[in-house]
Amino acid sequence: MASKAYYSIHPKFHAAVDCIIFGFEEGELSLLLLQRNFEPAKGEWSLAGGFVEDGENLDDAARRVVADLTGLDDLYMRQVHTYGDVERDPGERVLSTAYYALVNIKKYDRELVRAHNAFWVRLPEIPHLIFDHDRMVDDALRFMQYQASVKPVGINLLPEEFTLTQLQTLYEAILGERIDKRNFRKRIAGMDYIEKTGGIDKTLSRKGAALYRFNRDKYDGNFKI
Amino acid sequence: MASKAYYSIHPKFHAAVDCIIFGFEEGELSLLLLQRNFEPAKGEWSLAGGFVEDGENLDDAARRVVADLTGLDDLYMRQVHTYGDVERDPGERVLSTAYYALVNIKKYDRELVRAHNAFWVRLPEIPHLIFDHDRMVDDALRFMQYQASVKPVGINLLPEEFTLTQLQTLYEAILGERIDKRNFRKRIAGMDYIEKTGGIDKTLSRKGAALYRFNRDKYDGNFKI
DNA sequence: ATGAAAAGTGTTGTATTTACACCATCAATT
DNA sequence: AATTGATGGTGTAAATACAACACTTTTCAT
Repeated sequence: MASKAYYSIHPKFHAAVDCIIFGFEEGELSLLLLQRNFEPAKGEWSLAGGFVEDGENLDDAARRVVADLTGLDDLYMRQVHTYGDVERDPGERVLSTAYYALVNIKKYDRELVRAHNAFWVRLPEIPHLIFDHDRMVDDALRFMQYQASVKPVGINLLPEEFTLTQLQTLYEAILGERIDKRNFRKRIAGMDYIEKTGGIDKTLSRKGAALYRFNRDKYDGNFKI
Repeated sequence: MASKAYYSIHPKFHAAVDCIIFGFEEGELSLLLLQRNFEPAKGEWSLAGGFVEDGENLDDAARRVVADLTGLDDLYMRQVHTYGDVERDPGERVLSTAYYALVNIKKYDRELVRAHNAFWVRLPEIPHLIFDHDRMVDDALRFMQYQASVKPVGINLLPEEFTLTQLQTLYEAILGERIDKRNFRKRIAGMDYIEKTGGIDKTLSRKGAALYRFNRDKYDGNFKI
């Protein structure tokens, strides 16, 4: 059988990536959503998505979509699932791979976001989204929560140096539940890759809070899952 | 912007599914591999794969690939990851979604398997596979092991009624490690959805071993992750 | 009767996880 | 100078989960 024929008898499809972009602010997670100003589904809310282009692999496509929208490229990004229902996009058949990203909401480019008709929406206030994007968000959130329980997902949402209270607030936002302060700090103390910098943050308390940083070199040793 | 144009300026790609089909026999897991008798990579070993067709969603495509090869359609199957590197298939660009499946090796159709030039290979003896299939197997195995630690993956590899020794042997094969018999049975005893049938199996021991079955109704209540 | 082969059964120690409440610090205010 | 308020920081005890470990029971075949 000739090589060309082997491929050509099969159909081709558009390939998309849809990105569940989480940001963190004031103790709450937000999701970056776009109000579409183009068809199909003009006027409705959707995730940040885009088509995979020639010469670009899936992960790169996802990074490009997030970078185009936020100006950020130093982010934690992970593939969640690929959605392939025949009717999922009513326009044409599109297979879409979902990625979730965690971005530092302090660093993103507000102008870029505005120019794309995009908005940060707090998790509890997320509207209905087009196509199967609601399900994508559900899946991504569950996946991220699982990952956060097993590795230090989300530290890039914090400033370079952060207090333990900030870290705890972040984890409470990600996991969607309160955590006991003493137990949390005990657990962190056992992670040698989260280390005291010696600095003190006085912006939030009179007493001042010790600053910590994430040490990637120490972490990469302890690889888990 | 016209709807047609919105899609048509973007490229299309072949979409494939590759299936990591695990079978279980004599206390060991095997993987169903094909020796390709067609180009590209004729003569080399590969996973069972196929192209997604029009009108067929991803999960269905994976089920079809496994059914075509084994004759089995009652199986546990789960999407693992989508591989999208530009050069992953040297022939043309193909995005491939990996699924893993667990099949009852007692039930599969040997003729179908033989007709496809396919072979069961024990896990430790897996040869080098084409493209990125080695990585797919690694990922699928890790994923399956994680899942097996948290839900009753693989019970469909056993007969309808099974002994606890059979179940333990299965889990040892999946997890790749020995399990203490007493601890294992304690854990199973805590799962109300694995219930004694009252039957006794005498084929393997003089004393006879109690038979159990998986109760799906009871399980679907205890949904976890 | 006895030997072989698999089934079945409890306890103890260790590690992990959870629950829980008070004192320390320091700037701003009085 | 004393008080207040807001946040940072700390330890212990109970409960639970997990890991290690060895012997007895049954019954068929000899």
